[in-house]
Amino acid sequence: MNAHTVIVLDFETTGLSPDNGDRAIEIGAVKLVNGVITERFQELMDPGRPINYFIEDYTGITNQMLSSAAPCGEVMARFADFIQGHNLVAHNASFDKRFLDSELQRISADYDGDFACSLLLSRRLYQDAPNHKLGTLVNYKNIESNGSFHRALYDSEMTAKLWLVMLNDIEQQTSVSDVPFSLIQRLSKMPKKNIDTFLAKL
DNA sequence: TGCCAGGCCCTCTTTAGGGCCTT
Repeated sequence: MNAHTVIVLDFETTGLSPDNGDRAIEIGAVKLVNGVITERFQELMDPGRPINYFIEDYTGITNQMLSSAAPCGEVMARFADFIQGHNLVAHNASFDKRFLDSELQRISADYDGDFACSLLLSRRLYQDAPNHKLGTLVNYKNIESNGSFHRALYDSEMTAKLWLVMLNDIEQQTSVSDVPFSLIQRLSKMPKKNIDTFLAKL
């Protein structure tokens, strides 16, 4: 596991729950190496059945676009190779992890990274933010954006930028110069009220 | 046909309920 590399990923899906039969329709991801995006991954995938109007409207991904896409299994096999050996980051990671686990299980593939969640971290670092939706946090931290949210690659890039801002803010508050992934995971589970005290001791 | 999540986190809590996030 390369400690200085993470994959920031985002799924677009047919709905909220793979346990209810929902499938992935797009995966987007960026590879962050020492704080720089070095690779991108973006593919639509055909879930094998039509998506509803809400999803077409929400994502801008249409049934016509998916009709020419490769099946989920083909895309996810390529994605499994892309993430091999790296830790993973997503905004509300529990959501993306459920779909990653579900889609990879269907093709008997696996991955070896751990997840960290930018939503859980932001709730601790930015307790005064209006809310902790990805788009709100991007505005709150003055991250440059053209507003094209709800597509997988764009959201993964914005999550990556937010991630780097959060790492930088942690470094500014502490004497830590290269924030370990394990520290992020620990911070993300800590009671919110303890965060400032904890960071002050680092 | 009709149903429709799950984890986190707060509080008027723990024998529970509801808002926040993700599509």
